[in-house]
Amino acid sequence: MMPDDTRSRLIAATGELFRRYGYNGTSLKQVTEAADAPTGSLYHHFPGGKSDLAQVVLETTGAAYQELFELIWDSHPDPGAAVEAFFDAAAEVLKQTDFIDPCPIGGVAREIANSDETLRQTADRVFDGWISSAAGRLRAAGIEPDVAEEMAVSLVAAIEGGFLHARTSRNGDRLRMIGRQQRRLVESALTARAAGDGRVQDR
Amino acid sequence: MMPDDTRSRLIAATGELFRRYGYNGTSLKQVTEAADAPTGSLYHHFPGGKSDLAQVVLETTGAAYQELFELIWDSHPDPGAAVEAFFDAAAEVLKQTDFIDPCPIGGVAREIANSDETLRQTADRVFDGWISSAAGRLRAAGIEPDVAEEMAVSLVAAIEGGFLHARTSRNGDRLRMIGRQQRRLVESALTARAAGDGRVQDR
DNA sequence: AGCGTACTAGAACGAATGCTCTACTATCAA
DNA sequence: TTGATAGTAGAGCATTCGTTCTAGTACGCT
Repeated sequence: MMPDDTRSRLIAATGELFRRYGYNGTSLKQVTEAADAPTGSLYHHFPGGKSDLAQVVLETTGAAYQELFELIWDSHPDPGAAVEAFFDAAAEVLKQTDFIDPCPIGGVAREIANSDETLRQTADRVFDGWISSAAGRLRAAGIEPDVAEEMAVSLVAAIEGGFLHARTSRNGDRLRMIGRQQRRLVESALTARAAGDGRVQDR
Repeated sequence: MMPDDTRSRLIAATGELFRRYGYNGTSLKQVTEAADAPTGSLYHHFPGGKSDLAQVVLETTGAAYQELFELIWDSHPDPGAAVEAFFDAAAEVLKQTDFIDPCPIGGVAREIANSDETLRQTADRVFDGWISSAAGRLRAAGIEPDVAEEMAVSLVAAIEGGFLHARTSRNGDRLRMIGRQQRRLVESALTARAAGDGRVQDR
């Protein structure tokens, strides 16, 4: 868990608020109140103000999610099952948290992509890390590098798209559906490889 | 094209600003300036203020996209090709517009899902329409209803997720990758049907 | 002890926010 | 002409925004 000093409380509170209201929808007053910290402390720990704080939030939660991905991959020998498990777990979390966004990064990234270049780059780096991680796992499962990369991109996009849909429909079912489709995608690549040693030659 | 009266200019300007800066990132002053309309006119046409205006924007662009979907389906006899074509077209548009969000709905929906219930429901309805439309096309191509529904959800989520990634990375390639994967998904369902059970012969 | 750094504390600032309000103009009907 | 309605016009409202500023406290160093 995260330490309980002021700085960490600010990061945690900001992350949670971003997930509910986004970047522009979250005021620093809300942040300082939720973290029970004065404005002075905020600007001491994050001299760059709001966007500085947001940057750290994105990096922190980005790393946390990466760790979660790895954990789920590790606990499922079958990659298709791992993929579906992740979506199912997310759907469950959504339901239990009254459909608060599970991930501040996607929402914030889409909001600020045209107004805060440094923040945009940070979000980009985080997504890149996720994609590399997923691509590595898919390659390890025996999928060809090019296909694995493409599939990893598809996977991360499906996750973010799924969060959006679960949130707007206030229903986890769509997230589960998307998970099943992504699983199909992974498994069809795996059987293609098993049948033709890398290249698809018959069907 | 849209008529040039004040009300339409307000809708168009708001849509464009939402695509760049999102809901909370767009001020009504920006809107009235971009539309060259006074505040009084805004509140005359949209008595509910900002969220009222946003609602109309979501509905309008939602309908426009639905029409675009249908158009692309119509001009491609092969459903897999239609899917990929849509993603490729989106990637091209993104590039040409300096990676402004092609769709205000996804971004706005994610922003306000926890703060504006009516707006959330509007976005939900729009997505529902898209999904129904896509599911209908997939069923018409011969995919079983349950699978078609699930695939349609996956498709719309992939589109929104793809927009996010293209925007964040300032690169259309990922959107194209996602499109290829979605095409694979559609085609694997079609070949499964052709190879498999009962009603095989209609083509 | 005294000094310096790290951090807390919150009042205050100018700029901006969404929105209300009154005044004015254009158009059509009676 | 008169009156009603639709729409334009923008000054002004209270509130909130992100940020700055000064003052004070806690704590390790020499």
